[in-house]
Amino acid sequence: MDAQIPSQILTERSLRSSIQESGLRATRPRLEILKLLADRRGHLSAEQLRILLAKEGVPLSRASIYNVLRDLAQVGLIGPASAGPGPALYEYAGTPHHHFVCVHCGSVIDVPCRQPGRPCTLDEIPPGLQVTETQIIFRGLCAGCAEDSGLGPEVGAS
Amino acid sequence: MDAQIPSQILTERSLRSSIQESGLRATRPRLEILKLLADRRGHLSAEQLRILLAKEGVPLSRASIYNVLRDLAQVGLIGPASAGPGPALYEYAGTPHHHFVCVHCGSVIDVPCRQPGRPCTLDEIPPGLQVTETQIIFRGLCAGCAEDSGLGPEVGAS
DNA sequence: AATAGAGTTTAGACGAGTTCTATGTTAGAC
DNA sequence: GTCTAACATAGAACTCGTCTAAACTCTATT
Repeated sequence: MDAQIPSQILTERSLRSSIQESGLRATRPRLEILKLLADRRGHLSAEQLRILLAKEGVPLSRASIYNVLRDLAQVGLIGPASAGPGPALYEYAGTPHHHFVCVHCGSVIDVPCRQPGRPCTLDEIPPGLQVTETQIIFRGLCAGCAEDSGLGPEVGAS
Repeated sequence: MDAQIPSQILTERSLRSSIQESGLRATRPRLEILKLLADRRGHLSAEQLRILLAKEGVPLSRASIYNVLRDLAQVGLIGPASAGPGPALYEYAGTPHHHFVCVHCGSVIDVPCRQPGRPCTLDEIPPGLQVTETQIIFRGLCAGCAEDSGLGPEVGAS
C-alpha cells in the first residue's frame, strides 16, 4: 500500500496538509476519500466510494462517507459533479468545468469551460433573477459507445 | 369537471390523439397526467402529481405514475425538467429551454434558449463526443427571494 | 509521553423516492 | 360483443441520503 507511489504530486502528505489548512482534522476517512477522488480524477458516488474503499481495506459506514463528503465539499476541497438524475457524484475540486454524460454507458467526461460562471447564454436570463452559478450538462454518445452502436458519423451504418 | 374548459387549445381530445399518434394507448392515467402537465405548464414531481390527481378524483398508485411518466417521456410528449438533486421533475414538452433554480425557495423558472441544442460552448467539446442535448441549469436567487433576503443589487442593505 | 475534550466515526434505524413483481383490468382491433 | 396485448395496480423491495446516541481519535496542551 505504500511501496508504490502514484505518479502525481498529490501525495498523502500534501492532501493531509490541505485538509488541515482548511480547518478540518486530518482523519483516515477524510484522507482516504480525498486521495481516491484526487487519484482517479473521477466522478464517484458515495456508494462507489464505499465499495472502492472497502476493497482497499478501509471499510467505512455509509454515514461516515456522507459526513466526509459533506465536510470536504463545505471547505471546497471536493465538489459535486452534477450529472443529472441519480446518485450525487463528487470530484476533486480543480478548474471549473462542465460535464458530458454518455446516455449509453453513463460515463462522465469533463468539458473545459472557457468563461467559468458566465456562459454566453447569460444575456437571455429574464430580468430579476440573480444567477450565481451556471451548470451545463452535455448529453450524447461518448467515442466508445458511438463506435460500438454504429451510430458514429463516420460509420454511417443504418 | 367538464362544465368549464381551461382557456387553451390543449383539449382532452387533442391530448388523446397526441398520445395515440405516438403509439401508446390513451388510458385515463396517461390522459390525466398529460393534461395536468400541459395545463400547469409547471415542473411537477411524481408525488406532487399523485396528490393533485387524488384531489381531482383520480387516485393513482405510485407505480402507475412512474410508469406513465416513463412512457410519456419515452415518446417525447413530456420531458424531465432537470433541476438538480431531489425528486425528478417533469414538464410538458414544448419549446426547448433551460431552467433557473432558486437556491432559496427552490422554484424552477423557464429560461428561453436562443439556439436550442447548440449553445456557444459547443466548440469546447472534446473531439469524439457526440452531443445530442445540452442542458443548462442556472442557480441563484429569484426576484422574490432576492428582495426578501435583502440581497438584491438595488437594495444594497448590509 | 500522557491527558483532556472537542471533533469524528459508527451502527442501525428511518424516510423519501423509485423500481420490481405478480395479478387484475382495459383500450382498441376484429 | 370478444379477444388479447398493453396497461394499471398493490405492496414489497431497493437505493440514496439523513439522523441519533454512543464510542472513538486527532490535536493541542501539559
